[in-house]
Amino acid sequence: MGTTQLEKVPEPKYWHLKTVLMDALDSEFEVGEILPNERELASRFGVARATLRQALEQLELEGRLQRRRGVGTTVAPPRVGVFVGPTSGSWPGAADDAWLTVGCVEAAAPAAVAHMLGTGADEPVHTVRRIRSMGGQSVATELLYVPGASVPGLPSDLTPTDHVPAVLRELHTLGLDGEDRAVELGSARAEDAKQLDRLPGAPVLVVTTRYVSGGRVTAVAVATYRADTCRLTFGDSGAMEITHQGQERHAAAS
Amino acid sequence: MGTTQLEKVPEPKYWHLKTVLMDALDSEFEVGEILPNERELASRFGVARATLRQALEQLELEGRLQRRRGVGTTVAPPRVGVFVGPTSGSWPGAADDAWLTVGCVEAAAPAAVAHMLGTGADEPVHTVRRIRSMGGQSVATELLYVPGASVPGLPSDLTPTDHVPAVLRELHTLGLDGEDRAVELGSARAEDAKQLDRLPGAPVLVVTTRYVSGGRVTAVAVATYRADTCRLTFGDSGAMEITHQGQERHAAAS
DNA sequence: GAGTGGTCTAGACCACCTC
DNA sequence: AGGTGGTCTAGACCACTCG
Repeated sequence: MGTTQLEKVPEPKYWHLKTVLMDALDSEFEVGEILPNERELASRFGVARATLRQALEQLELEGRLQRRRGVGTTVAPPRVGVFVGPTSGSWPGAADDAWLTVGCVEAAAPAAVAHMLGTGADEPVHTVRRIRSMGGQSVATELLYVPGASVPGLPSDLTPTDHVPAVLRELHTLGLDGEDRAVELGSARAEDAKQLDRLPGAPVLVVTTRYVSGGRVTAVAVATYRADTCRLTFGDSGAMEITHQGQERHAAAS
Repeated sequence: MGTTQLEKVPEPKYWHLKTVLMDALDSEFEVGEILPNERELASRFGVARATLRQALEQLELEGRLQRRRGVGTTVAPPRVGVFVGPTSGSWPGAADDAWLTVGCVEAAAPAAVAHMLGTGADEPVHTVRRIRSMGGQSVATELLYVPGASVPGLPSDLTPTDHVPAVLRELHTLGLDGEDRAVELGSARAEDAKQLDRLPGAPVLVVTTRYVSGGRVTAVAVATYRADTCRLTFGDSGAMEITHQGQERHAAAS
């Protein structure tokens, strides 16, 4: 008797809290507006701050909120669509490239990358760090790995300034047979996090691109996109004429 | 004097804990092995259980651990690569399709989907739920939305058993101009979570596919992949001959 | 029933930003 | 200096799985 509902599974507080906040965001808040602080919200909903934070964390994960230490929690704009590929037959560093080179070192690649390139685990490769921005803020960082064997024509005496353009120029002299990509979830390493203006451990979408030339993988790019603000788009023949803009809210995030 | 390190930024405990655990996973544990329980681990490392859990959460997000209530925490196998596209010129439900239909309803699509389809917000559309499995476990669920206007030849009197095949058969009679996709991070809704054997709110990769035919978007699929166990792969011309297997550990996930 | 991970609490202190 | 979110603690109870 008396049981008003026959819910087999009692909904966790933070889950219910999340839906309540989502509705409030849709109806009562504008993009960019700042929310009351966490202590205030927690007491207003009658829960502990940790519980409230669990709800906020999920909303941030879904791109609905943006939280910044020392500042506050604001309503996030819709995720921006960033075009990832395929860009048939164009090497990184082409004229229409969306990336900006910010540095370059010659170092051993991570084991997984070395394996894809077929190089030795400790063999130094050209490593170019690049950044991709949209609308004034950085959305991704990338490490592009090019083994020396892929650019045999490269002069040996290069100033750091000349280094990157030279490597890319050598790449462009090669035919590009194709590229393939993999997308997975990761958490931002300290260095990436700093360049993306996020805390270490923030959720990111990791895009690994293999560039194939002459039947071999000649370069590998590992790009790290902010998962909270980005929606990765993959275009295809025929479909591109229809723009993908104006999509205000996505179906399956929550 | 006594400061052994000159770290400007004191590393959070859970962050350090995570790296320690990662090293331990690499060197001292086998895939599938179960770890000591959380209370045990917390006291062993001299931290509160909540702090330990913060580290475990990140490792699970990165696909290194698998936690199951009532069972324990186990070392996860490497993520499986699931091919997503492009599958040029093939509608969902083709013979080589990786999906299994599990249900079908006729209901109003979410606002974002209705917008992409160009249908009214409350207009019912055919909604097919499908599941994708790999290696015996479900890795994704999908909702395929097909507005009635896209399949005008569909008979009106259909038993539920005949419904799905009929809808897909009608689709296949149309030419497919192309498809494009978007990938973003989301959290599993209750229904999806259940079919993926995860808890609600688990991180998922949401793949939205638009099928274009005759200059119009004739169908939209929203697929929800387990982010912890999946790596989405996008193939391309020329590159496919090189297999992408045997990649034991990925570079940028932490 | 025993043991596991999941949720929740009520505090405390810290790092960061802005005024 | 004061306010924000980020980290951390030491508990408690619940939901689930399994023998």
